[in-house]
Amino acid sequence: MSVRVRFAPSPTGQVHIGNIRAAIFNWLFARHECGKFLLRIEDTDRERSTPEAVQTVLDAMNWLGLTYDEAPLYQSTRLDAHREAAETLLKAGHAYKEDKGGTGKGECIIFKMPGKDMMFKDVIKGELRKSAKDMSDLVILRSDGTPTFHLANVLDDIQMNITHIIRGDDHVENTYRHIALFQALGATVPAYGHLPMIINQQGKPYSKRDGAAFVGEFREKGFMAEALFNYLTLLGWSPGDDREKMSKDVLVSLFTLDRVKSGPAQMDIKKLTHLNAMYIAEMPLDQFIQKERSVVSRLEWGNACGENLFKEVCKLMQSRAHTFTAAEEWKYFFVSDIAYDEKAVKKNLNKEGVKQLLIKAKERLATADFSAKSIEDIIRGVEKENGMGEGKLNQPVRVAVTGTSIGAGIYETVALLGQQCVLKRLGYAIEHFCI
RNA sequence: GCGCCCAUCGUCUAUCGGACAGGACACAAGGUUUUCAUCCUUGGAAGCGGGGUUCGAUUCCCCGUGGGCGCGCCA
Repeated sequence: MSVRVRFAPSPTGQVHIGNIRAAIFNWLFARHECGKFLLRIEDTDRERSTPEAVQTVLDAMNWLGLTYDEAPLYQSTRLDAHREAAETLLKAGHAYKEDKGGTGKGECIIFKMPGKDMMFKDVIKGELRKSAKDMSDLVILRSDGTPTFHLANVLDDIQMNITHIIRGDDHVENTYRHIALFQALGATVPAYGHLPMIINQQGKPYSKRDGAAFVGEFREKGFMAEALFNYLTLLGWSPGDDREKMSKDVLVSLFTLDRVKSGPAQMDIKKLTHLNAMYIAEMPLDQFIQKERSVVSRLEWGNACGENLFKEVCKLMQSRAHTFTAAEEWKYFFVSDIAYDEKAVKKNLNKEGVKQLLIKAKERLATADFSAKSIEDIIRGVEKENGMGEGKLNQPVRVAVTGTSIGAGIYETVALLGQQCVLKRLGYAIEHFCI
């Protein structure tokens, strides 16, 4: 039978990075095996499972290109089937009713574990076993008539003809129960594979405290879907050689479950960022422009960016952008009111002799044609005439016209800023910062 | 506490018992005739400890230690 796997998120309004990684591994496995990747929305918690929360899941999947093959199954539509199954198990003697007391909620239906030692072969972790004494019976239908996770999950997997269940390591212990349920229900037991957890620097499950923990946050922080996808793939898996940056197609062709590790893996934002920078550097310019446009449009100065200038700035900055949020630093290209970095000013402008040179440069720039080439020539000339080392005037000019000591090539930057702007800023710097 | 699992540079990882344990991120130094970034060169950096098995162990086995996960009328 051909492979059928599923991603079964419970819509809570956010999609955790660990969950989406499970989705990615399932997707990769399905595509590699030419099988089906299905989606099941476990929306039985009516409080949290709002249409918006469901949409968040769909958006995250869509963003990452996690295409699914059949209409999603909404678990909430299966309530009757779940109840029926609980009754069936009860009649067949696989379950019993009991009031577990305590809070006195009434009778619930409890599944009887087989009472035998169990073993299953995990596709990732190998043979796993557990003795009968360590497995207790489990509630499958609450006293209020609603099914528990275990019942619903197993039943829906049967309904969907799932052949392989690839999920987080935190489900390993549930597997024995689920297998027993499959068997009691007379269904074929699927293959299981448990993915290592993603942990933080403290070795704890990766959470909000550790920076971005949800798919939406990575997106907002300027990460590319392709980079995040690629990076997540490397957490707990490798192709077996030194390849790291891989396209989806390559990933699909290389991905196998037997190469997945079983120990937890620590998230490394720096490495993700590095990968992201490579992806950004390679993307087509017009796509980059579009991305940056949307980043900048959220800023108060963002809509002041003219089409052409914005394009040129993107061209200049693409290779040095690590994330899309880099555009937030481009303000000085688009507004007249710029911020000055105090340290940079002190180091480059507030020094003996700089004033005369900037005055001279300003004079010549006033009559230049403002190509990068002639700007360079002018600055070179001023340096030379004053016995200054080649390039030594670059930083003072940069700080004077951009307010910061870092940026793209200074001649290109000056050219893009335009004559009027540059003369004005030079004048201001000479007045206010030079001695 | 009980059960299950895991264990290679700081981090992610490679290694089908056999060469100097390789790569990437990060870090450090230098270079790419302007900063930042890119790129290049170089460097430091690992088999948790103890027993076995073997001619030979990072690799196989056992014990210890460390870490993760689980032990709900949550999912």
